[in-house]
Amino acid sequence: MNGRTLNLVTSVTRHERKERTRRALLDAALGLLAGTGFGSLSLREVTKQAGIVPTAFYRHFSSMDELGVALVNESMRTLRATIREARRDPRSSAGIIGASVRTLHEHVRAHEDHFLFVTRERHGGAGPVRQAIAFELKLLTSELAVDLARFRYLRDWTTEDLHMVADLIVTAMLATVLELLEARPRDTETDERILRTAEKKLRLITLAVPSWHPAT
Amino acid sequence: MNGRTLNLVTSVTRHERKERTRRALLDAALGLLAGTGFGSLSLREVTKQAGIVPTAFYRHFSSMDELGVALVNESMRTLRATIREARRDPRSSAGIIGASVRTLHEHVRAHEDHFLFVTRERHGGAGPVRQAIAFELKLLTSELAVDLARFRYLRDWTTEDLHMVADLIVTAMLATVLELLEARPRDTETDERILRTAEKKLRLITLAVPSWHPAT
DNA sequence: TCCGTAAGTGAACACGTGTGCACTCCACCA
DNA sequence: TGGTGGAGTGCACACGTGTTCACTTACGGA
Repeated sequence: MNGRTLNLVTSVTRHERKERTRRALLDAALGLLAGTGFGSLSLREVTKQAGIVPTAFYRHFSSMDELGVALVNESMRTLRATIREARRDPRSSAGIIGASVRTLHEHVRAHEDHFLFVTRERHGGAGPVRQAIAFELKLLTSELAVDLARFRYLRDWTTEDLHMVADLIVTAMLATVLELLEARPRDTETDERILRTAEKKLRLITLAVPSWHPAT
Repeated sequence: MNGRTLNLVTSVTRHERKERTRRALLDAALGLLAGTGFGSLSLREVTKQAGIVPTAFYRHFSSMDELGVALVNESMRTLRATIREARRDPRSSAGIIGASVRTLHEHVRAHEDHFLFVTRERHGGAGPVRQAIAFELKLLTSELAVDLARFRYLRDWTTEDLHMVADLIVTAMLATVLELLEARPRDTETDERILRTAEKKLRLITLAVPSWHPAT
């Protein structure tokens, strides 16, 4: 091979190696987080789980909080992907609820650790992690509000009211996610029951929309 | 004084002393909990704050978890008191929402630490504390469902649907509590805005009730 | 008055923690 | 081919942790 290709390949390799142990750290933290809150999670534990020595941690993050924020970003990416897929569904507003809930369910089961992390730490600790989550979630609620404005009955609602209902929906759905993650026993039937309830909640909210009077 | 009275008084006093440092421990924990999650809260910190030596802790609780559960019970007592007062309000269903929200607001501001503890630890740690909260909250939701059944339109709903709407309400109100506790800046105007949104959420839910079709 | 009982003390322990420092090693570029 | 920078190591330190044990002290019942 010529120098160019060699450079490229090797450059990728060294970067790749760093990226690999970075991933190992993130995965280790994510794994350990099933057992405790992020606040009581030690740097040494994480590095041990990742297979490196404690001091090597600082080659990737300057503190555990930074690791936490990285985890937030990562988790939010999968949360956004979930919403994007749910929104892309071309069905009528009649079937959109069922489809959305089912999409949510799939994504939750496919990325349990991410969802568990976000929902746990949303109100858990006090550090930068919670702030980051709060910020992202507020952003996400706003996006949902914009989305909602496209529906017929909601077109002439005030933005404040749109935010209100978006917030109600996000809160209800996050509660559903937690129910799914904490469900014991974890069988199909239990999941179905939770999803049915989630659907009902959404249907109840949509039922109210046509009767809503913007005044007051 | 005769022996009887002496016995009683002194007995009370010694009990009282023990109860006093028990309170000091609970208050110390409650105070420190503003800064971190219950999981990362050390026995030594709590005892130092309470003004006793670490080992004396065990005269009152056998572990931090036991202290945590005691805190849950205490907090739940104030939560129940809040609901009891809101329910006792004799107004029509038209004004009941505003009155309930205002009662909630008062109690939240009067017992910030209790509400902060419950809402934070609800999904925070993994220990017996979260389980205790989950249990109490489920109980509370059931009670609300029973209460709801007294309303005209809700009389012939299935219990499952009643639970669903009760759950929706509890979740929305706990979210409101957290908004109040995390509000920056903390002025009357901000509080009013949050309360107005909370009222709207409840009104939206009640609006849906008459159109609800129990089938499916 | 006297004594048991129990709240609170203080020293000690074995361990886990975050971080500093000098180091090896090797992929990479000139 | 030789040299550099950076990922990962190993040792060390100072400190915080939960829990043990023998102890002081004083309240309360006899």
